[in-house]
Amino acid sequence: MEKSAVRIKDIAAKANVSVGTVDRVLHNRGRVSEKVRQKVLRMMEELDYEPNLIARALGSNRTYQLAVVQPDHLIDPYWQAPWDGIGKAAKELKQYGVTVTMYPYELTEVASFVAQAEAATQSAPDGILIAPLFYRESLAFFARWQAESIPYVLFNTYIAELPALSYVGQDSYQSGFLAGKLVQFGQAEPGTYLIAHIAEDIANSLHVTQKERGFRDYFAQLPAPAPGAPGAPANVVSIALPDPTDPSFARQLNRLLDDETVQLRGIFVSTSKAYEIAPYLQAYHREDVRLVGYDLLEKNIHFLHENVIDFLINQNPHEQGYQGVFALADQLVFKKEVPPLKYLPLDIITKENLRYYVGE
Amino acid sequence: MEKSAVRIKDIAAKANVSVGTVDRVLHNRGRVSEKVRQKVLRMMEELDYEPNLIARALGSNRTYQLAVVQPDHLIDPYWQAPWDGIGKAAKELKQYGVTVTMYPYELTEVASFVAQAEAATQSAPDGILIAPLFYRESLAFFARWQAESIPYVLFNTYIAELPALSYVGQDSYQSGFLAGKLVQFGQAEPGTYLIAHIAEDIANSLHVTQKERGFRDYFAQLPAPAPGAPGAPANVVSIALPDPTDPSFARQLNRLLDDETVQLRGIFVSTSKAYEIAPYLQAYHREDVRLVGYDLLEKNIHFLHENVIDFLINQNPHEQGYQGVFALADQLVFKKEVPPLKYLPLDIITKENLRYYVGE
DNA sequence: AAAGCTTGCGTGTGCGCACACATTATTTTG
DNA sequence: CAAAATAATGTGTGCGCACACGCAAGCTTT
Repeated sequence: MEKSAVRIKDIAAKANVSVGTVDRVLHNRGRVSEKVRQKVLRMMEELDYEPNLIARALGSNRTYQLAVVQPDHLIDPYWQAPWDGIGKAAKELKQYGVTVTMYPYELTEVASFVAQAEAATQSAPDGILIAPLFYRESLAFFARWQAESIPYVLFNTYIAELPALSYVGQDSYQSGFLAGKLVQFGQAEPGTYLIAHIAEDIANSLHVTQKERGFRDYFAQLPAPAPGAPGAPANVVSIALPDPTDPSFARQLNRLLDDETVQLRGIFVSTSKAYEIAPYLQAYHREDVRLVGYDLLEKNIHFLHENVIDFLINQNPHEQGYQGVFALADQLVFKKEVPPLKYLPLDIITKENLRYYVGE
Repeated sequence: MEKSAVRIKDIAAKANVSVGTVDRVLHNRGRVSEKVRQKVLRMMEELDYEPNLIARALGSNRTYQLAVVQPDHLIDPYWQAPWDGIGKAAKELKQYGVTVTMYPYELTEVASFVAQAEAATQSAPDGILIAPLFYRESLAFFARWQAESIPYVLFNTYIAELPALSYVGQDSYQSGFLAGKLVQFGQAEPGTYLIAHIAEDIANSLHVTQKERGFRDYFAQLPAPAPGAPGAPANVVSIALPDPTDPSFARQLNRLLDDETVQLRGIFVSTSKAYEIAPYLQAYHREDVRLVGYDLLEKNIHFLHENVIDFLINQNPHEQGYQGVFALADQLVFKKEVPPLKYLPLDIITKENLRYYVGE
């Protein structure tokens, strides 16, 4: 393949300067005459120099503090997976002098979010990874970090207003689109398809509305039924349900399932809480209603095995955490280019392929 | 989190010996009295020493030669992806002194396989990654490598006879099982489901028969139709087709599609060549026949977009190559434990989530 | 014009480890 | 019992790089 890698020393020799000078142009530390600078750069080109990252990490005692702001994994089980992914990345990057500090906030408390984001900012980290569940409150922090030129990476929720270093997560729109396919595929008869939002502040949560748009667009683009064939086009309705402990949650669901005028074909739950809907379908013996949701939570998996949930879309939370941290490390430690958008795959999970996705 | 990492030097100090002695017990180079040895080991325990791999890679000039034996990527497009994955791994590991040499063989030529495996062996590598498509011929090589204690990793095709360091790839049985689900899901009416093997030497290719077993078992475990409900249980038939250039390929397919006594519901192609079947379905306008196959080849993707192929199962060839190389590196370079079985997920691909899987 | 700056370079040390080599203790041998 | 052999341990160098420092020459100051 290649000859033994070229070193700073080789460039120095070729350019008739010392290694110190090469180092200076390499890191733009100034104190080099333009003439020499150009010469060194030319030599680096010619020899196709690539710094030895191993040696670099060893030689520099530079350390990087990363702050992670995400919901507490002890409160909501979904957040265990990104937490683990972040931990894994932290372990691998420890040798490169990277330290990761967590700032967990309470999923539903704006104040907690603000407090932890503030704490993270105060710690003056070299980079920030954040799951910005609260749209409005996030923007102010983005602005501050931008002003202080602290690179920050978004995950789980995409906010495009201020340009972050990178976003790691799913394409919410396409994710809803896919959900449409999964809920409708193979069902020839016309009928109603439901998209259910559970305990979501829709107005302050962009990606949920994107999922709904995708879902609706899937049905909109379906070919019209053949002329003469039975059936009107599919009917899509959306419903915003409260927290499942709220009595109106059960009331609304029961009313829906009791209503014999709607031909319910499928339900798409826009969050990881499909397991809250599943018991109702089971109670009503509605095996004919397709149920699609998100994420491989234990309770979801249970209903997947019971054939109540038909498909789960895996949001790859583990990867989101892992790659989120690595995006920062790539930027800071390895000086690599970081793509501004890293869409994780929309894994389709059924009972049959589940086992290869859990516990990665 | 943790204090600054402990170094050899720290252990040496704590045990009242020199770093050289610690180094000797660390690498089992002998020349250390048992008493001191135990003491040093105890100190390492106490301080929870973990070697700094960065420094290790730098300090030792040790290099590792890896040999990869896989089908030529220029002949069959499927093999491009593992090739790329291997290349990516090679690039990342280069700094750790790992060099990867490819020994491509001709997919269908046993002699070529043997010749390249022989060449790889002759090069006396430190580790071998191999896609052992030819069952019988592989065994002899495994035995030799075992005798010479060269660690070898299998990918793509699992052979359990001799214990390799690791296998990276899919669970073929479950993969067939999943294919059954995909081909049947949502189809209430009874009928015939076909599993098609294209140009495969089934007798000498274990994983194809495993796929078929899984496929058949899926239908066997389906709940029997409700009493009084219409329909006999699904009928599964298998067919071994020759190379598509062979005139009998077209003849057999045409006969099958012309036969009006079979209610064909779906076809599962056990290899990546679903695109060879798709044109026939298209010509016969059999949109009702579900088609499921493997891998994101350009031609398959084409028919996925045309709605002729309904699902593709992604074998993750890129990951197979990447992780295969890393399994060897983990063993040799990083002295990590390597799991003997690394099942890659069975990704379900549709038109809607395709884009996030191509070009990873 | 002497004392400061600034610029443009070279030198030296250390990061944690591997490994060759030097040195000192302990046996073995003639 | 001294000499030789061997076992046990210590020392030193280099891997490629970052970074602090040193040093000379030209340039301002007052």
